[in-house]
Amino acid sequence: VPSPDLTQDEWALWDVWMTAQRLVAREADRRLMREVGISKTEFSVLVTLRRASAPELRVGELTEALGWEKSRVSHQLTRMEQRGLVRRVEGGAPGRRTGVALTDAGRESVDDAVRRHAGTVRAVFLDLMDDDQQAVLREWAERVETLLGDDEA
Amino acid sequence: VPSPDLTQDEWALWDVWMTAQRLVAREADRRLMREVGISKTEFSVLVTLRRASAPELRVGELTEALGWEKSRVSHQLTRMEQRGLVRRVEGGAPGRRTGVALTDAGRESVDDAVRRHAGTVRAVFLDLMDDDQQAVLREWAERVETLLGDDEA
DNA sequence: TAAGATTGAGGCTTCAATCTTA
DNA sequence: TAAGATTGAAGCCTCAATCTTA
Repeated sequence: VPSPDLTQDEWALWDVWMTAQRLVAREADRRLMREVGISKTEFSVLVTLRRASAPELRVGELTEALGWEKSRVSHQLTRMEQRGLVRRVEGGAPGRRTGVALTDAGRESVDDAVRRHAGTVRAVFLDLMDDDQQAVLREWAERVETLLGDDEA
Repeated sequence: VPSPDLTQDEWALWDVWMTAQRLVAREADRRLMREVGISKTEFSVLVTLRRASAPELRVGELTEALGWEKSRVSHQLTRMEQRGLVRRVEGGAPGRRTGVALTDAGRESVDDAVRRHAGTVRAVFLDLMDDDQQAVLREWAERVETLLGDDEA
C-alpha cells in the first residue's frame, strides 16, 4: 500500500481544482439568473423536457436523462412547480406513472435561455481552454463518470 | 460578436465536466464522512485553523485563508460551533474582533482526518490522472481562479 | 462612517424513511 | 413485494440586509 500522504503540490492542485470548479459553477449560475431569471439546475430540467420527443416524461425518464438522484429530481420538480415552470400530470405517460410537462411559462423561458446560456458556457469555460486542454478535460471527465457514476441513490 | 451557439460536442463537454466535478466532490465528501465523521467543508476549516501559527484566528483571517465568502464562513462556523468542533472567542485576537479556535474535539479529529483525506484525494482525483493531465488541469484551474476569483461577496 | 461579522430567506443536495400501486 | 416517487431533516451556498463598534 503506497503512503497516502500528499506533497504540497498535490494538496495545492486539489485545492485550486476545487476552488476553480466552484467559481465556474457559481459564475454560470449567476449569469443565467441575471440574464434569464432561472438557475442552472432549472435550466437542465427545462432543456431535458424541451428536447424530449414526447410532450411529457415520466419522472423516472427525466431522472435517467439527467443522471441525477431521484430525490434530487423530486425536490427540484417541487420547487419548479411552485415557480410555474413545470407541471406534474397524473397518469399521462405510459405506465400510468406521474408525468412531467413544461408549462407555457417554462417553454417560453427555455429557448431564449439556451441561446444565452451558450454564451455563458463559452465565457466561463470553453474560452478559458485551448483544444488540447479541452481534450484532456474531456478524457478525465469521462473517466470519472465511468468510475464514480451509475451509482445514484 | 461570434455566434454564441455551441456544437453538440461543446455542450457534451460542459455536461460531462459538470457531472464529473459533482461526482468527485460527492465521493470525497462521502468517504470523509464515513471514515472520519466530518464533511469536506468542515475539514477545510479545521485544517486552516490547525495550520495557523496562532492558536486562534480572527474570522476575517480565516475567511481570507479559505478564500470563501464571509457569510459562508459565518454560517459554517455556526454549524461547527453547534457540533463542538470550533469555538468563537470574544476579543482574543488583535483588534478585539471575534476570534475562532479549535476545540479539543476539533483538534482530535483533524490530524487523523488529514491522513485519511489524503487517501481519498488520491483515490478520487490524483490517481485518475497522469502527470500531463495534472499539469493541464492545474494551469486551467489557476487561470479560472485569476479570472473569476477575488470577487467574493 | 466604514470595516468586520452576522442573520434570514431561499435554493441546492444528500440520506434515510415512507408512501403508493402495479 | 418491489419499483417508482415523495418527503423530512440537515448540511451547504449565495444574496441582501442588518448589526456592531473602532
